[in-house]
Amino acid sequence: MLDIKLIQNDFDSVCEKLRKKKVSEETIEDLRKISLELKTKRALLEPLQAEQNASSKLFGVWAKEGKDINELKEKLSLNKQKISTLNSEVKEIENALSSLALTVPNLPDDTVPNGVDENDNVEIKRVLTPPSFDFEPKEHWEISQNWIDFQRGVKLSKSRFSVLKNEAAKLERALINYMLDFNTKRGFSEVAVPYIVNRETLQGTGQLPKFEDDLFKIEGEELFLIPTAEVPVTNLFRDEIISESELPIKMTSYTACFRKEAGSAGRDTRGMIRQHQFDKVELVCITKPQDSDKIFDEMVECASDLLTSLGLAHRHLMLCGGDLGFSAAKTVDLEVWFPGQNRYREISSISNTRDFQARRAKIRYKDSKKNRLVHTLNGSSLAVGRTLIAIMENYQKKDGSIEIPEVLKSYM
RNA sequence: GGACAGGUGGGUGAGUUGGCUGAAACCACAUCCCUGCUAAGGAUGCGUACUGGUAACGGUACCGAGGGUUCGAAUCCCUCCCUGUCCGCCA
Repeated sequence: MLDIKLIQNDFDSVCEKLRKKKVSEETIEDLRKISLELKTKRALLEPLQAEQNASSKLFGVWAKEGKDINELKEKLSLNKQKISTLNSEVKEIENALSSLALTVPNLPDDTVPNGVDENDNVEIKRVLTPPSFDFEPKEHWEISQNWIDFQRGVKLSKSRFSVLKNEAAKLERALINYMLDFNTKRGFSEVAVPYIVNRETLQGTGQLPKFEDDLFKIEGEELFLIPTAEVPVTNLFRDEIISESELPIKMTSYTACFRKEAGSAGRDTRGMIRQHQFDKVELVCITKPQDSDKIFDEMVECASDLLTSLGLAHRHLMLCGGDLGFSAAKTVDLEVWFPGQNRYREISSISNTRDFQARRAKIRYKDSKKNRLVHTLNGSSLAVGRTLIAIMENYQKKDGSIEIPEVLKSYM
């Protein structure tokens, strides 16, 4: 959620920044108008309440002293009516304000490049050179090793579900353990969290109220399957005031993730790139505002080094404003080389949301004087399924066999 | 799922014949004083959000959430959520 005061005081610069994210000026103007209206209404209401409080006290005193209270009572009853009317108006405006405010995305950092979609993202650097093959490398679904069973995944559930078998199932498990160990050595402590969460939790990180269609909902309950570990892990500290000495909090968590992929009809229907259920090892950090840039770099480095340790060529992309997610102020994507597809594909996305989620989720820390909003960051390190198929494609041999990367052998 | 008991500030925890309690006490924390060595003692301050004011200092709301009764509710009533204990069920 944006800081309403910022909208009131610095309207033009907020509009300017949100233009990068394709948000219209009218929306911000509405926000500003409603917030001002609320202020005015409250200014009307509060003196009445003050008077009511004072007179009610007097009422008690007079009654005790045996004075005549009939006139006072009449006055108070009348005032009560006025308060009640005004109060419901105020509540209405409050609701309008918060439901609008919750749908406005975060402001992009000044360093975020302009652009409309993924084509305008800016490549920062490449790490490792893609392998060369003396044969035509296959796509992962063409490598017949009896590793991935797409048909039976569909039979059990529906399209975009699959089953891992034999070495693949083992490799998936090895990757999860390897990634968690790798991240732990970098100072991220491991947490295991629920895969089913409530509305407040999803609102805290920004998935709700706007993106309910992307989530799997549990029928008959106000509960949802998590689309990423970012949701439960960040919300661990929702409605909490953290003491300054505990920061930064650096966590890593393995979870399954569930997404409806509602907006992705027809995209990546082949293979395991885009599934309704996938495994991911996530990094989440809670920091003081002044530390979040440094921690962001650490997270990018962690995920990138993890890929390097697996021998996977990849590149760093700075997302442009138009491709930035709802909650993110800045995002770096890591794309890994897929020889079969002959292109780089996203395997990790690291974002600094600054105080956007912290304001929604009321995550604060106590610095010696005041309570301040923290900064929250999240990033994949890494998407496990995509890492698995990246290994398949990059480590395939002419005879169709797949080599296991050196660092994983002890995990198999 | 059933029965009973509860949900108060960063924490523990008073306050339930409605008014003088936004909330005692203790702990934690901050500043200062004393003392001087692996510690202790004393003083003061200290809930959150919004809002008026240059400031001093005020106002409003908040005692799990939402409604209700009342001139007035942490205190009474209703609904929901959560926690504990016992029972039932079960990896």
